[in-house]
Amino acid sequence: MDLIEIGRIVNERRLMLRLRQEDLSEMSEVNMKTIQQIESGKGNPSLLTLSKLFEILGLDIRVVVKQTE
Amino acid sequence: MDLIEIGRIVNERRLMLRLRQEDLSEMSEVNMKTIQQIESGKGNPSLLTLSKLFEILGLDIRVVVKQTE
DNA sequence: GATCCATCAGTATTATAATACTTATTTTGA
DNA sequence: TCAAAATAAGTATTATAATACTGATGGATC
Repeated sequence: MDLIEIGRIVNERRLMLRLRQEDLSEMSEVNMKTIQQIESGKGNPSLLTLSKLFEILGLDIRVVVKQTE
Repeated sequence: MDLIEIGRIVNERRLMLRLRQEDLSEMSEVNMKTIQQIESGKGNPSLLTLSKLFEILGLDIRVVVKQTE
């Protein structure tokens, strides 16, 4: 799970909910440019920023022990 | 999954691997104070910082659709 | 091809995470 | 209980995420 994949998930989930980046920005109180950077895999968000987005997107973070080492 | 819980997981996993904070700091190249703040739930790490730690700790991040809406 | 709409990109500023260093404090073992 | 080891905490500095603002780009519809 890297930054690229997380960006892709945020993008997919936002579209699934029929939200514009601007909508998500207002609802989550995260700047639109920050959202763009995350979605494009160019961002390195803090957990707080990510959880603001996830709250609106109905997503959650799980920490798991890595398989297949 | 909030900052407190992630901190607890990092702490538990580090101890399970018999690592001192200093060891984890050197291996992950994350500052020891940063680790302390994360473990005590007072930090707000970036995904990059977290993934450096998770790499050493053998942990991974999963994004899941939230249940109980 | 003009207009509207959504996304993307540049730049400057602000907020804050991360670091380096030092000094407590707590924990542990002899 | 003393000393050493490990963790925590204070302060200052640096790096960078997040924001605000502006302008550009791409696509669709008329």
